[in-house]
Amino acid sequence: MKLSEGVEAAIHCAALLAGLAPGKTLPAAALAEYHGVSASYLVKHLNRLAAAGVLVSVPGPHGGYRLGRSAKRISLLDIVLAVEGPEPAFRCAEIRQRSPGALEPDAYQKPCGIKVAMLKAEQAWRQALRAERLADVIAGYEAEADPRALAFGCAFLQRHQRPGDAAAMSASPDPQ
Amino acid sequence: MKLSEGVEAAIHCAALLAGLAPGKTLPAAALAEYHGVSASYLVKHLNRLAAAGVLVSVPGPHGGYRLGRSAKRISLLDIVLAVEGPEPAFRCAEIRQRSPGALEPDAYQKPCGIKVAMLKAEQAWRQALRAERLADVIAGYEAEADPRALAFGCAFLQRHQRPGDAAAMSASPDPQ
DNA sequence: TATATCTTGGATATTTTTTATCTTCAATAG
DNA sequence: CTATTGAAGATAAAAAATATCCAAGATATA
Repeated sequence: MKLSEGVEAAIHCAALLAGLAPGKTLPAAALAEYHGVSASYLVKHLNRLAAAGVLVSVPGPHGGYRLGRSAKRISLLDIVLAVEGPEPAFRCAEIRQRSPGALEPDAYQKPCGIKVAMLKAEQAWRQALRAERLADVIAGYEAEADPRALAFGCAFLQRHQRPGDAAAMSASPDPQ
Repeated sequence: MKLSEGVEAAIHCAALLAGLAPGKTLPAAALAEYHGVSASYLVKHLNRLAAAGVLVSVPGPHGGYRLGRSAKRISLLDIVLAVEGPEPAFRCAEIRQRSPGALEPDAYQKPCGIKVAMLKAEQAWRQALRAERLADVIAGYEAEADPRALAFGCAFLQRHQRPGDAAAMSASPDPQ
């Protein structure tokens, strides 16, 4: 029962990227530096997030990463699933069929009750993650964090942000 | 986001042990054979369950494992926590303090909002697991499973059960 | 004392996670 | 229009965690 460390970094990255001006991007190296994590590892998570549509990656000297849609429409579940993969945490290996008294496979049409119960509980977890939107997390952060930390974040963004792709601005006309 | 493989075996073991007559025990070797898993590895999970009080281990030639309390009072959460440990799946490494612009530690008294949101979702998962009682899972199993599989399970228990410890019978006067 | 069981610790193998290195791509300068 | 540069993307290697197995010790029964 362990979430990979990358999930924490991924969420923090998304939260930071939400502060970018529309269309601008931030390179992976800057994200890694800001969070004090290995850049080569972070890139893997960023790519998965991009593949899932949570982020958009822009190649080239002006490139980097930015959010794929508004922070209001990104849930923590989107991020967790992108990084960890869609498979449920509980994987039923059908050990009920490995018994010495196992029947023919047809006798196990109905799903294993243990699997059903475990997956049902997991749905509750996913539902709760789905309800947590990135925008809300950021709002809470801005309300509670030390003003100096906030200011540093803004300055950092100003310093490292890249123009991104000009065409992208018109394609993502939903700020915040 | 992955539950260790032992969780599935642990739940199946607990479900099988619930079918024992009060006071009787089943050796680890029988549990491993019934589920087609490695005995030496299963023992580690059984011992964790015993340490948590979910199971009781009885040494000696008449020994083996049995439930530590009635199946009604054992939740899937009890089993999952016993096997996986009590730590939450999301472990906040406080990477917000690893930023190049980090402040003194005192500035981070308030908990990280991301951590709070993730732990809140995890509480929903645990709550759902807590609501799933072993007795309910077994009832569902008995209602849906193939009668032949049920019969084999009973016969297997009859064949392999051990007398257990005589003193234990009076100590656990809550059947089912 | 002999046996059947749990208990404990370590050795080994497999998988997953993390880090490092190299290749490809697109924008700009000359 | 080619070369350079700063970035993403892909591949390979190192480290860590997990799963499995094996063997010697402890405990209780007969």
